[in-house]
Amino acid sequence: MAAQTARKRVTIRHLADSLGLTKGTVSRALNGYPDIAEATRLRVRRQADVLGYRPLSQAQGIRTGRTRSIGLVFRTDLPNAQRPFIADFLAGVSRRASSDNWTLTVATAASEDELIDTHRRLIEERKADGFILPRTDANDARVALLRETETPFVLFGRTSDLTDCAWFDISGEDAMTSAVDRLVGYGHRRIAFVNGDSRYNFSRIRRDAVLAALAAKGLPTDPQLVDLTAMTHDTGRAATEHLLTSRAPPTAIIFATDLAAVGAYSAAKSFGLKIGQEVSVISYDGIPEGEYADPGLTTYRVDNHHAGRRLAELLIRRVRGEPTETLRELAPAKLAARGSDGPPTMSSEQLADRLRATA
Amino acid sequence: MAAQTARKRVTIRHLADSLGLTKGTVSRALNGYPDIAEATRLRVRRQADVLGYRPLSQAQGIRTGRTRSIGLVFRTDLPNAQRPFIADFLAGVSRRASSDNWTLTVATAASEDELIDTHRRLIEERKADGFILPRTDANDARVALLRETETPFVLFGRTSDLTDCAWFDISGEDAMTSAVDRLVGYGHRRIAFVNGDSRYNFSRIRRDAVLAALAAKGLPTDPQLVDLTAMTHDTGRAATEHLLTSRAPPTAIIFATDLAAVGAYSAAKSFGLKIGQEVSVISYDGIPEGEYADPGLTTYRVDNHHAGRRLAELLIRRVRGEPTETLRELAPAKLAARGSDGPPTMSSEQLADRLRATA
DNA sequence: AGCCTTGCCGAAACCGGTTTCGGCGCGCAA
DNA sequence: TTGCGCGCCGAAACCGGTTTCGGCAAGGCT
Repeated sequence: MAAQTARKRVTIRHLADSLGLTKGTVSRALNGYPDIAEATRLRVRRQADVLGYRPLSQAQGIRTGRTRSIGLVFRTDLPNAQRPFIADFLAGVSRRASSDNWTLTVATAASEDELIDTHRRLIEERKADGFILPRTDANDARVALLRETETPFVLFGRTSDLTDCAWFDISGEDAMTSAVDRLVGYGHRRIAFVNGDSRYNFSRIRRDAVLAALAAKGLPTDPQLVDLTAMTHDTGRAATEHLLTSRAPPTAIIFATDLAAVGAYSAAKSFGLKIGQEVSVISYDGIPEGEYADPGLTTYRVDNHHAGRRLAELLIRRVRGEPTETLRELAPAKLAARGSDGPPTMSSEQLADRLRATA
Repeated sequence: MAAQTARKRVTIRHLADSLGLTKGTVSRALNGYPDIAEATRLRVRRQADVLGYRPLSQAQGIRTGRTRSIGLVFRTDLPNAQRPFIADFLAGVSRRASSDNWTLTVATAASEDELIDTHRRLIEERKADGFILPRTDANDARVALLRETETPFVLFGRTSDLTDCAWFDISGEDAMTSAVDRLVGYGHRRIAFVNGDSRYNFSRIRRDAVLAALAAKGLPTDPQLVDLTAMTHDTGRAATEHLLTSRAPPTAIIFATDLAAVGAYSAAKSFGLKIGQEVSVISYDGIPEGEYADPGLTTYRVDNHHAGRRLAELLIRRVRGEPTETLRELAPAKLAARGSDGPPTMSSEQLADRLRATA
């Protein structure tokens, strides 16, 4: 690779000397200043390649304030909803970042306060030029901080006030709409919806979509059927039990998150119900547990690797000065049709009778 | 918090001026140089607190070469064995790191070559003072690189040549020994072992432990029973099917990894066998899928959060110059006894007959 | 021919720290 | 009193880059 003559890092000084130029000239040539002759610029670039010169980002940073680094802070105290998604997501971000010689600074926080403090620390110490904000709240405290300190950021997900925000999101609304259509197409008439925590912005979006889709199909939206929330195995199980033991149980349930949906399997089993037959389940996320559940969980799968790549891309461009208006993307979730949904084998009334019988 | 008089970062210059000292003196006072009067040092420290001064690690780094940053590179191309563990692990590392104002630089690599290149890049650009190496191979290329470049590192897991290595590991040998004892205690006489990939050092360790424990109990170690490997759901399922369809099937199986063990559930179900009764399963890792499997998977759980914390601790001390001899730790895995193991309900012969009948 | 641009580069200051070097002032022994 | 050593700090160089400023030479214009 690099002609490692002196077995030491090659600095801008070496490069300049080897060209008979000064540091300043070399720096300007490499950074695209207009007062450098094109021929010189080329000569410098070539020689930089030959010597394998790579500027020390920290040295650059002390003058420029930027260090080519993406900041990413995860919450660890919330229901383990983010557990499965982290690995793929990190891989995506990292891949895009390193392709431009950027780097990734990761931290975690165990509370809302710590979350803000951590961001603040990273900003103060200039450990990150900008941040990717996963799991955006409807009203996000991080956004306020970053705006105040004029730190670039990109949302993964949308938030209530999107003015001057760059963001990337998966269209939960399209997925929910499609889920309703699919179930109605199977013949389901009584469909329940178990939403995510209302603190998250995506919950509002998905709920609105479900309600609109039900209305569009001329189905009533019984509050009893659409007001539950669950984001974990246990709460998902509880929500399912609650729904199935109601007077008029649904024949199909849409979950806003897979983690809750797998909880439904436990509930169904305890009632002696077969998922995909007596009760249909469709969900959203695409976690591995769903793939290996029995029957496989029909879900709208999120490509977290892709999301990470795009978010890194958007943030880098944002840091480089692009306006937020051009930095917004909505990607679709992809349906993974497996065995957890299908035509209803009995009506709501029959289901209620059957459940009363087993109880 | 800090008296933010000028709403700008407070630099060492501000601090020095406010004390009537020079930059150099302040720096030496803060960094424990012996040629500073103790009274002065105290005065400087106090004032630094008051002003909320925090040195810019990048600025320090350009002179010292160190930047208080831990490097961590994950492989993404291997069987998704590391997926579930990442979140907790990161949280542990990050928590310990931030408590000393260190930071965490994360990257990913999709191949062995990329893995080495990524490490090399991070070293060259001085993005990390040292590395934590997860999933150590029996003969690890990263170790060679880091030795060559004199970069500090800590292994998560052990490797074949441990001279001058700092490391932290979970005692897979104790877990495997305990698993054998437990099964033998239940009355199992024909016990199989499905190991991890032989490229990993832990596989050798766990295998040796199982064989030794079996021998200690006076049980024969049939090569047919202990030579399989699996680290994914599908391969775990295949291995289980292979074992159960052999002439003398085991009544209990020990898996080196949970991911393989949950595959056994699929296999058992297809044979109409109840796990924890006709066939017992014990495993190792503690992934969430195991907890919600039916019956719950008995496993030796690894505390990844703790591992992360300890590894960060060891690496920081290593970077600060502590010799490797004092930086070695072995922690136990904790048994999570659930429903997947118990006394055998039939002998190997009876099991073979039963399987032949259903087939 | 003289003048004013303009293109292009060198020189030097600067960023925020660390580290080396030298010297002042004091106490102590001769 | 002088001499010496030592504790303590200031001054300045340094790390590896970036950015500002100024000046030289070539070219166009009158």
